[in-house]
Amino acid sequence: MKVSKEQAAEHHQSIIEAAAQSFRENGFDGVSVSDIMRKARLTHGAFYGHFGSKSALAAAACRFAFDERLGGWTNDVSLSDYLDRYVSVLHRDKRGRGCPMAAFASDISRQHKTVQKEYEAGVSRYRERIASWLSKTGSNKAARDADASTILATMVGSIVLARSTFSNGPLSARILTETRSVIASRFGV
Amino acid sequence: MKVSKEQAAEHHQSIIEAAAQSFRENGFDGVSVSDIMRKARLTHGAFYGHFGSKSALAAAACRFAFDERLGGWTNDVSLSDYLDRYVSVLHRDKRGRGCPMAAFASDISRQHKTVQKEYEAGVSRYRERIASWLSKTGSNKAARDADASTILATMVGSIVLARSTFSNGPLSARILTETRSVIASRFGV
DNA sequence: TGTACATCAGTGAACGCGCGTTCACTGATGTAC
DNA sequence: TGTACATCAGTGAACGCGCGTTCACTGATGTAC
Repeated sequence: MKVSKEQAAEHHQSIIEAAAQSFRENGFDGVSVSDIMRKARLTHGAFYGHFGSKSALAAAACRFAFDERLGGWTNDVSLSDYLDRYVSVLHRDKRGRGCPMAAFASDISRQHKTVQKEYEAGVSRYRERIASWLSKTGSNKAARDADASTILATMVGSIVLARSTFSNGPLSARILTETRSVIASRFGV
Repeated sequence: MKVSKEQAAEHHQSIIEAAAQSFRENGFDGVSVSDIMRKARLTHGAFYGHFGSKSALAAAACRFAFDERLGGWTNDVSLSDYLDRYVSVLHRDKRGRGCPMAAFASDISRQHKTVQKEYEAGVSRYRERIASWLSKTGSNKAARDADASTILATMVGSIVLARSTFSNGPLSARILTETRSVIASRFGV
């Protein structure tokens, strides 16, 4: 049955949000179109009225996840505070709403080019965001850029490793606390 | 047709090696049992004579990949040399023979518990290996352990990000060179 | 050492299943008069 | 403002396909005599 344009637009957004969460939790191939549509409280047949393919949704969901995460990093949150939030047990356990860089880490290179492009754009934005915070320190641009790449790699790596050693609780939590404190002591943030 | 015990043992090993490479290249769910058996030059029907399930093979392949990588890190290779090899374009492009931590990063948490256990054991071994190299510096054990976790996270994160920004060649290579140089300047290795 | 036969590694057809995608249909929306 | 009808978002059955797994069969191996 037809539905108002406003309703349809809401449904479209619901599909993207359901996908952004489920894909991060279970991977692109670990969630079916039917799963996503059920989560958005629609039937699977309606899907192709909203997106041309599952890949097209994956690209939209990837972009949405980056926007959501980077949008949540407002200007009043210092790099140090953001790192406290990022390199944490809470973030490790909130995969579905967590960082897409970590959630899609090894999955992304098998996805359609359009999904990869969204991911790349997100990585760049993250990197620039960190570099811009570092510019408040006095060091030269090249050194700041290099630090930004390294801090970014460390953030992503720490969450990835903490998640994959999850069933060994002590090791998993230890990777996070150790990593956070070393970033503080070696990089001053 | 039956085959000698030696032949069968060789086949068993071929299956593990084919799986270790293909799984790292295309992910656990991106490779079928038939794909692996074809690569090992057998037919898919023979598979269940060698392994109880695809998961059982995944666990064996994961263990093999870690053994291979850590075995390749002989005692005459310094941590600094190992980092040169690890944080490199060559490693980024050799997924099939590269580090399983990076290759399975986001996949592993969706795998069977037995596969996860092998991964966790591998992460621990890597961490200890790095900590043992750092013990040649004078610092105390807690500081060394923390540095080891952080260096490990940075290594894995740099390869993961470099691989997922692959189609943006300059950014991808830049992440690697910047990360490698910052580890040298901030950690002295 | 030579023969007879039980063993069992490997073969390939077949299975049930869930996937991404398509499509004829439904009925509320929203427009033309 | 009220009526008649074209539009089109959503439904649910159906599709072809590849997957993991099973199984009756084959024929070389390797053992018993």
